[in-house]
Amino acid sequence: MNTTQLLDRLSGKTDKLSKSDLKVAAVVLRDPQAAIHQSIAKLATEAGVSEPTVNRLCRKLGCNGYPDFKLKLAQEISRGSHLFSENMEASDDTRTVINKILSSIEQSVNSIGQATSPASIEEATDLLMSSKSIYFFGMGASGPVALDAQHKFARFGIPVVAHTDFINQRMMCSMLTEEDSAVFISYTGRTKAIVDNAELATKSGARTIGLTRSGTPLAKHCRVVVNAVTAEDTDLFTPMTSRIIHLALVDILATKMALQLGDEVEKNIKAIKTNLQSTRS
Amino acid sequence: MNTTQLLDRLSGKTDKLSKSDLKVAAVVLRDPQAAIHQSIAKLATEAGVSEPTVNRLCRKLGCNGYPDFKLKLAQEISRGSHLFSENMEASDDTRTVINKILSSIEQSVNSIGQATSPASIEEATDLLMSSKSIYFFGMGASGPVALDAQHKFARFGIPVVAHTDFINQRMMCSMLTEEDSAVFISYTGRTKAIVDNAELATKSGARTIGLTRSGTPLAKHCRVVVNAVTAEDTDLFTPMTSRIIHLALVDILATKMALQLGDEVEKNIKAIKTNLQSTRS
DNA sequence: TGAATTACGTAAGTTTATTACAAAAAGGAC
DNA sequence: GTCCTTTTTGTAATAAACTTACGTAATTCA
Repeated sequence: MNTTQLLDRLSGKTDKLSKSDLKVAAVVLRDPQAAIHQSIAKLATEAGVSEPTVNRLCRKLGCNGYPDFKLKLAQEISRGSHLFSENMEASDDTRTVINKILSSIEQSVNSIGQATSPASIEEATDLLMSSKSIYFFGMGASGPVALDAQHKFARFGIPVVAHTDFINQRMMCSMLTEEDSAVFISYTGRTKAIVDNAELATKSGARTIGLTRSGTPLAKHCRVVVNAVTAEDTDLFTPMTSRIIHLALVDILATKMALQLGDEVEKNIKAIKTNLQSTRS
Repeated sequence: MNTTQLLDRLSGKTDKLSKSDLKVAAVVLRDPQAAIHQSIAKLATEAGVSEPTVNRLCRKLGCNGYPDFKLKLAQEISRGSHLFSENMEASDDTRTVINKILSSIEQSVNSIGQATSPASIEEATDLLMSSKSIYFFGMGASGPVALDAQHKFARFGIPVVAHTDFINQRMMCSMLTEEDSAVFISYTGRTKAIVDNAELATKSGARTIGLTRSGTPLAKHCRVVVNAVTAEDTDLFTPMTSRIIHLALVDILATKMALQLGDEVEKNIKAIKTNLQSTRS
């Protein structure tokens, strides 16, 4: 799902726009806010072209007609991402860098909202809740995510461990039982080491859950897959959004679980909070 | 700028909505995303009312007809500030839980956009870039953040280490020099252990940077403070958004640094990428 | 119970967007 | 340059969507 396009593409850099298309684009770009409140007729007149020309441009840009174009444009403007999800440039000032990063995060967060199926979350939490113990496995950028998950799930009173070390992971995977859950975290879903470990865990009978893009090798070796997709795939910035997405998914799982466990958890949390007070200055 | 109206008002709390209005509202609220792609006819049918009823509701809500309503709704949805920052309830279904979490993330991300001063980012990156080595310190929920930062900054060719262990942190802090940067990560800014370590590091002459709420004890002991604030402060969910914010700030720092370092970094990244290929299946 | 008010739907009317087709312009080949 | 092909653009007809006007049903309050 491409999240940022219209205003960029209207500039004509990525698409081959005809003379008339550019006339329309110029009008829209001059005041996008105004454009979304205009009818196709007004816009066409203002740009000095015919209505079908405007309509054709909309379709060329991937929209389903003019109203759809207005809708998408409105969204793009409101989320402030007209700022871009083009890439960073060395000339960007700090404020711009901040905005670009934050808006790319927002976009990814938004997109998993749509990509995540409630069913998969439910399946995953069902497995986790009834487990004797839970293991999180992640390597590289996903290592910290696994550790974060460990920290988060620790409050539930079920034994939780995260492993980021290949050998340790392997050891654990071969020892898992039908009552253990193993969560494998990987953005690419293609890291051999983690795929092999997931396969091993599944063979051991464990309840394997993949936090990864569905359709990848890792996904194939997991009982349940929680789909983690991002739009962007830039050299420099790929790992950024992927972690945030993984964390968000972990949050969702943990929250769902907390809600289902109910009172028990709250008691744990209160106890933890009380004991943490003394560590504060 | 009032950012959230339509969806709130549709709930009927602020406005007096008629029976039919509520039927329409229910349909829209159930899936706003779908609503904006529907014609007034479909929506009316689905809600079991007539088209003018829908139209009248739109006007009642301050819109200039149905298309205008769709437009405004689309903007509201895309900026993510819809859906509640109310708390979770045990009765929430999975879709609702997902939405609540994601929107609370979006809100926090949005708010640091405003709270973060470009100046502080620049000061911090200036310190980091000219450092002989960089240390990240975090405990508890901030531990994984520190590790993540380590992973991220490793690409810059400067020695980077993260420590999550109190004793190890203390050791390092007492050994730091004027040419080393030490980044302390803490949401509360009041965890004694980390505050003490920051104090120690500053005494050692190190370039101390705090990723924490400004005004806290930790902030006082750091040369540069990158302000990390969140709005919410719920028992159950505090740690969630704070980590995301910390990560976002780390991303910003890393990106800013990458941009300033330029070619060098790209070379490193290419090399890393190439070498990672062989680990993929 | 009855009058007044509000809510609602039907149907007609108007605006808006789309499609089909034809004319014009641009680009190539000879 | 001329002819042919391809692309671009506009005109006109059509269809879809939205709005308005009006009349009926429901509700409220006396």
